[in-house]
Amino acid sequence: MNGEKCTATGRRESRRQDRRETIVIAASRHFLDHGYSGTTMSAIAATLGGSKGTLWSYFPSKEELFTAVIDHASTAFRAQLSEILDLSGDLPTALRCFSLKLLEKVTSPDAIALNRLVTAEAGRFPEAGRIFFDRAPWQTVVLLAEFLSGVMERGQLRRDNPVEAAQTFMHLCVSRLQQQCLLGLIPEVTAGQREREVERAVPLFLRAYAPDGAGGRLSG
Amino acid sequence: MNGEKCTATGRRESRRQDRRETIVIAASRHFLDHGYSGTTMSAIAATLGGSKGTLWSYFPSKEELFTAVIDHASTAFRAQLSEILDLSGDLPTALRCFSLKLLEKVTSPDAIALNRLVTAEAGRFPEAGRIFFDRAPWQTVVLLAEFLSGVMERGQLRRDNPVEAAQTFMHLCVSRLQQQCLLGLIPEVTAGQREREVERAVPLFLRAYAPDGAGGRLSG
DNA sequence: TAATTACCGTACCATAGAGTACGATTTTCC
DNA sequence: GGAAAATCGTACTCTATGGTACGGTAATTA
Repeated sequence: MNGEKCTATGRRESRRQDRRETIVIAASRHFLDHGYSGTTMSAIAATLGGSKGTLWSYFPSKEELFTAVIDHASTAFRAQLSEILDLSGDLPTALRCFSLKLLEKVTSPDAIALNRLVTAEAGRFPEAGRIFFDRAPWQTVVLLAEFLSGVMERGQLRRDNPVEAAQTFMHLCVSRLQQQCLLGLIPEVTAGQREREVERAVPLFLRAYAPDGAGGRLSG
Repeated sequence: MNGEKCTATGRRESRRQDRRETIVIAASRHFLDHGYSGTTMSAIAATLGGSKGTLWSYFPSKEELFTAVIDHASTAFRAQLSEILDLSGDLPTALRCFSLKLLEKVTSPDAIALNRLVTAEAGRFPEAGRIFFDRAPWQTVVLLAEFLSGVMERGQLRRDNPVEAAQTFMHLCVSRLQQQCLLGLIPEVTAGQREREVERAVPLFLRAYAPDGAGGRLSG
């Protein structure tokens, strides 16, 4: 059919895919835990149990393995975010629910480590930043923007660019705690901190985007 | 007087201070440009022109030099921010002026590089994150919070925790473009982008913190 | 079953870079 | 002017690590 021999090349090809993913996952752990230069190919090979030759037969260089890891981790991160937006209930409840889940994901140790990793290497690996952004934050923005667009349509929020509104809301929720985590000022975020942050951000957002002429009246 | 021989130890001590600063500045360039592990002590020594022994006589290890660099760069960064808050004019103007200058600083290549550096190494150098935060962002928050506190006092803004309000305002202004820069999605920020961002953030902030019962009436 | 392909183990290479040693030279202090 | 401290230049050690080579072995395919 294609240039390949056949689509069902059998066990060989399938095993190769599995093995590749195993390698990427093991490598992810190392890169997330120790950063780019703190990760050694030898250590990854040791974790895998196999030999170094095998590792190099899958990824001919550390760079390629790294971008594969970013790709994989970003995709995995996005997958977790799919079921985040629950449209039932009223607007403040939906926003609170959404932002709480978002905060959980974003401040998790792995997410922080991924963010650090991508940010740190964005200079050397420009495509890593792009891959991460497209897969993780941007997907979430799009999701939320669609929701907000409908809400604006129904007059529950002032009409405005829904994508910008979505970004604003996300940064309003996330930036403060995320900064603290990224700088290592707090080792781990508690549920209480997250809730407090949500209770600060959601009302602010609702005020800022209240329909014109709504005055101080805000539901929730 | 103290444990030292004298306060005016003369040229020797003064030269030593100068030399130390020269080293830190040269090292800053390297660390900001190439990250922690991408920077080599030998390269710094080469830049300085002197010998490696001299470099080690000032900083006994790469780690110590690194924290000195973070300290110095953060302090320099904060110094630039001192004259940022111009209280003349009405509230929206003051906020616009402030946020525009803040954005300029924060999205400058050096600031982005510093942020990347600190974030990346915050795991290995916990104190680096702390030093940076205390010197740079926090100082700005405190400055702005004092200003906002007065504004709230005069009833121009709704009464609320001024520190949280300051942080909210700063993240509202900065987070979007800063994220783009940190991820390497845009090489350099234009004046137009900054202005657009300010025109988005300031009205949002004013709505969110409008005095109770002020309805849709906002000055500016 | 025979050929191919993947994998293992291990030893190895080349380079880089942090940190040291040391004698010669300059600068500062008294 | 002479002692003391700082600096210089250079050569060196030691370790880490990305990447290679290669012969033997297990799995897959035809």
